[in-house]
Amino acid sequence: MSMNERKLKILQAIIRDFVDTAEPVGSRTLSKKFDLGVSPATIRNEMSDLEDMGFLTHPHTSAGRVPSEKAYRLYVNELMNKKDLTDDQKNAIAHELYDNVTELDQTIEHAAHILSKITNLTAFAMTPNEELETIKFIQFLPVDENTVVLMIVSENGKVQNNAVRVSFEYDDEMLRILSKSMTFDYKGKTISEALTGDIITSFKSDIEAMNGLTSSLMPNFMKTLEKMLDANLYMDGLTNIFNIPEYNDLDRAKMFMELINKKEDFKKKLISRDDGMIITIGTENQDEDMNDVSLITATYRVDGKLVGKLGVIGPTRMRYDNVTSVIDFITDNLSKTFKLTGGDGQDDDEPDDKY
Amino acid sequence: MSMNERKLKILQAIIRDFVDTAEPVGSRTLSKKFDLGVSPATIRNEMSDLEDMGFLTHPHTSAGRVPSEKAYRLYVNELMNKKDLTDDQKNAIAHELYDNVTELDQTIEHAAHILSKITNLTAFAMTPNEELETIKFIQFLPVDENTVVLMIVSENGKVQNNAVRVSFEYDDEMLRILSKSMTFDYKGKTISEALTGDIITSFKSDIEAMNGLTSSLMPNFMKTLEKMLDANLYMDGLTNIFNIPEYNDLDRAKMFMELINKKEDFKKKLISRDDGMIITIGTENQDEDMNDVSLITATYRVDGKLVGKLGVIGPTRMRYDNVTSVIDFITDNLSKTFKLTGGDGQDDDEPDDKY
DNA sequence: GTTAGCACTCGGGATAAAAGAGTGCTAACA
DNA sequence: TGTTAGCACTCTTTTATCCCGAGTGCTAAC
Repeated sequence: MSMNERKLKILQAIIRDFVDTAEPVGSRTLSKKFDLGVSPATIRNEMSDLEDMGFLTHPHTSAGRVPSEKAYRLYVNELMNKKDLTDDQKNAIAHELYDNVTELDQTIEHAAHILSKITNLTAFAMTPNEELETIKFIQFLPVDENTVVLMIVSENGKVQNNAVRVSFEYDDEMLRILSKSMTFDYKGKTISEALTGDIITSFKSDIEAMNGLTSSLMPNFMKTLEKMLDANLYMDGLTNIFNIPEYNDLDRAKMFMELINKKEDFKKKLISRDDGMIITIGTENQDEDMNDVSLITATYRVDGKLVGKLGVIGPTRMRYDNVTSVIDFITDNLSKTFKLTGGDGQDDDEPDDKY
Repeated sequence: MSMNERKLKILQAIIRDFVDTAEPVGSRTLSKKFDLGVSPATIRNEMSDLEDMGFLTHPHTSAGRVPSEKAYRLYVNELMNKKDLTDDQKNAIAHELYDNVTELDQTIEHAAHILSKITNLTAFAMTPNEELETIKFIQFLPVDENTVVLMIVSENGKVQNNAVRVSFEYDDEMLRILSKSMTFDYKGKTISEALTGDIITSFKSDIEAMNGLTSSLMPNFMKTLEKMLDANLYMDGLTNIFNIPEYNDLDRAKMFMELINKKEDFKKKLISRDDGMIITIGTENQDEDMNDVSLITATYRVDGKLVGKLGVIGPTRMRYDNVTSVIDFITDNLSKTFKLTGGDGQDDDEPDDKY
């Protein structure tokens, strides 16, 4: 008993049918719906073999067959052919992606929206991880006698700020010195480097003179760096799960909702995934709470350097071919768009596929 | 047939029981659980009267009675007695509210978290509406030859910024002039005033000289003001609804999820509500999609001036007494905390109930 | 190796009966 | 006259039973 052309064809047909209908598929239905050139009995024999090989399972003796995770894996790796989107679809996506939008964050939010709309799944998109972003300058600005605004600007024009309460009596000159000295120290360093903190402080004597001030500012500086590092995660189509037969069960629907509503946890899961298009099916997911869903993530690039992620989460029974095609198109499109602009998305150059 | 003491007592008992059990309550159960001093038969007669008066309904002839919206309204207005929280509860709340937190936004987020945790409902909290916030200064900072960072700082130390792409060739001096002139024009104005835009520009000649620069900066200035105005809405306990028997029905659960996942719409609904503790029960809610939930909102004050909102959304069958007590405590606590600090929450003075 | 035929399996839907909770009415009681 | 016990009646919920249909697996013939 070994894999052959016919078995593959039958397996493919079973997966296609099951993905469409969510019903276990039997030999007779299969032979009627697909032109396989053999009788139901033959299909039955092959199905039995496929089951022995671990590609199919049986909810109960008198039911049809259901593809196993192993089958989906085979399908994703070998059987599925990604289809190119039609020009209409491409235009619609590009249009919605950039419609009335000038900022990266908003574009990413739109990406999640579109992706969920097209796939009817729960989609997400994350702004770039700024680990490799370099600091351009640091500035402290006076607000009132006990408030200072701390501002960090990155090479890409990303800004993060924080209003800091200080008890130390300061004057504008101190802030200017501090701004200058810290910019000198940190300019060109990545945010990660800045956070690890082994940066040698120059202008020591200047700084020490206002020790009280720096001691209240430094913790906030670190906090602001962390905020800068933090990626935004946008999700859309959270209630799509209710339309999926597998989740007609309240407990499962609840579990799913809890999973995707823990946004911080989910973000961590996404960040820890490898770059490129990654598909994890059911128990292939490390986390137990994702053992009955499939997660697809892909990366887009900003300036060919920083990476953001987007993708979908849904039942293992999903149209992997369609979904991956759409994700491919969107990530390509985003990467092209953010190639020239340095990350704020306010691009005067049209991306290749825009309109 | 008119309302009397005994009817009220019975109605109250019915509401208490139904809120606890979610089951229609019958005369016998009622007389067993509550010491009403009369027999089930008498209770039956009174219940029948209460039904005629519109306070009770009947799912079907042979079922117990269920309180109507009118009953809840009466309960909320007259029958319910807010209980003070125990000191333990108060401490627990205050502790969680300020634990390791220095920023207003985070405190507000914690407030939503706590509120949902205690009430087992979906809770939300919104940062203050900044309409009345006044501008302190405006600053443009150079990033590179075609990027300028625009920063607006409010009197309270709130900061909003935006990286703007400019095609006009500028130098640092221009930005300094522009910053100065705009600060002169806008300082002391509220954000709303700034947005309506009938502010007379001084330094006309200076500005006109760099028309190309200002024309690309002004739209972004407005956009940044709008961003500053926009309140953040935090929600927590979104999946609590699954634990509520009324929502053991997938369609209802889905409707609820859709309602609270449209965050922008929900924010608008919250903003449009009056100040103070507002309870709207079922069809008292204007929106049709909230006709079978109750919404409770309350306001907290920052500096006695700005107001933020928080509250819960859940089934009309909820423990109005407990929920309102907790909300009362949290809003009072927040208002006290933000009285002295000017809104960033980094307060050295302990609020009354802290720890 | 493929296919037709057939007995067998099992879940799901339909139907019926029984159980249970509660009402509403009547008549007796204080 | 208000209160209460008693009881028939109502209606949902639960349980049991049956039957149908889709599908399998095996056997024997092609």
